Amino acid sequence: MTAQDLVNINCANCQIRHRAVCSQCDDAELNALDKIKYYKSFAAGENIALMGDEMDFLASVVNGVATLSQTLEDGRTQMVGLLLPSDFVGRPGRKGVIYDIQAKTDILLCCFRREPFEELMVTTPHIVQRLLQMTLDELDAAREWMLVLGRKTAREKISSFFAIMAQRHLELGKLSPTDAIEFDLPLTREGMSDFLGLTLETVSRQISALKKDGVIEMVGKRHVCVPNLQTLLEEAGDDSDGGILS
Amino acid sequence: MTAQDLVNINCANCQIRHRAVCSQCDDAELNALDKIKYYKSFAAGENIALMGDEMDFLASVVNGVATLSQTLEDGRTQMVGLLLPSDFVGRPGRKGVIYDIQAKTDILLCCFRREPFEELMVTTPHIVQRLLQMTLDELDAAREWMLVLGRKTAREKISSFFAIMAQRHLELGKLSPTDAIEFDLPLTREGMSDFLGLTLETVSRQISALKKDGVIEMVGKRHVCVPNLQTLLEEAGDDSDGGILS
DNA sequence: AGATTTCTTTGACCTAGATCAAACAAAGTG
DNA sequence: CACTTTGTTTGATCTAGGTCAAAGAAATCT
Repeated sequence: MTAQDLVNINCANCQIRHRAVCSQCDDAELNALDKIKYYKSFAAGENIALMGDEMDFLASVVNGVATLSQTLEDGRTQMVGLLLPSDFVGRPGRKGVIYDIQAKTDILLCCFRREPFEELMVTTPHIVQRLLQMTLDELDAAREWMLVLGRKTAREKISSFFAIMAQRHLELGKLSPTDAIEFDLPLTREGMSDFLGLTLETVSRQISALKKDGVIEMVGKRHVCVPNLQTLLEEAGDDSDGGILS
Repeated sequence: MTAQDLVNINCANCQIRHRAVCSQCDDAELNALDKIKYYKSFAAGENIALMGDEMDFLASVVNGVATLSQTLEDGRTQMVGLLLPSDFVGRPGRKGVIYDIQAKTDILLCCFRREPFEELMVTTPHIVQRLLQMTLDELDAAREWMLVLGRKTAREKISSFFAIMAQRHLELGKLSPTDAIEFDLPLTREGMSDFLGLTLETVSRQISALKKDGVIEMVGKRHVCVPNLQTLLEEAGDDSDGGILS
């Protein structure tokens, strides 16, 4: 993301225009949003906000990946959200941040100043309506994840995570579900362990096992190839149409 | 809940009026809601809806307790929501039910016919705004629960559950946080195990242990007394102000 | 009241995943 | 290029919580 790239961004050619919080807005509403927005980028590993901070903006993820996580006093941490492009960051009506929000890759946010955004929410039903839809989707995703955390085995957890990544990738690209799917993991082994409620050693071992069993192929440490999505979904335990992650 | 009780219910004397989806509505809006609503009760153990069903109403829990849960093919089940009085049931914009919804006690719902309710959502910002707040609260609660499921020990899980019950009870009654708190468990040991991602044997053992250590006292199998909330919160691992359950 | 069903407790044992440890690989850094 | 630093893999061992089993308690039914 160079300075030149930043200049070239606008709502008309925005990649997330049709999925983000602004997706139901008409031109006038988009214009109002445009007046209160600014772009801000964070480097991989940088904290966007920490628990207890006050955040004076709300935002859409334009590109890149960030995570929400919670940590107990003794250091045990659990990731509770994975923010991908078009996802919304921050809670309207509450400045205080109650999760750690960290960029996992370089990330670009389309930020809205909090005060005027919250005023727009009162006057612009399209924004509240879209935000409600998105929040309901996130709630479904969180509940799907509760099943993974509470009841699935380590192998099923890893498979579920890969399945979600694969399906996310399917949605964006225009592949048929029968093709092999390839994508890069946005998280390290430790990141995945925090997401899945496992240790990083168990994550590593289960990835090795899935690789040995031909469920996945790895190119380097981060690039995954799923030759058969159906097989992966069966390993994940949800025979149905798989995880609904935001 | 007798027939006579049902007759005596109306918005003016409704117990959940100030917390439910209608809490921000003015008289006119309340009137519009009143036209499309009806009361419906379910007996303890009865299914309100099952995964795959179509639900043609949305509702508020007036009193009683219900649960949302998901089940894998082999029978492992995970509870993903606990519906208490004032909580909202059903998803606007989607008829298809994706969780099993079961009454755990006798329960009374204030039901809104889906079609007209969804129309009201378009014309009545107060409803959408309140629904958004409630959904954001539920999302926070779900994320808090992800930490419990992913990273806490069995003892901490049980303590967390009791802490949430105790705090729910504190909110409704007008006790000071230093008093002993008493309440009835709305779930069986198996219900708690489904909520916490444990087996019912482990739930039973940990309750016995907490009892032996004086963290809680039990009167019968269902009535719990917490002599010192602070102690319980420390056992739960969240030193802070504890769980945020819906 | 006796009988059946449902729920709970406790014990004995086992295993999936955690913990501890070491080696390796890749990516920056001076 | 040698040297940290960061991330990954694999092995050896341990343990929290699961599984299997049986006996009590309560509640519901006849």
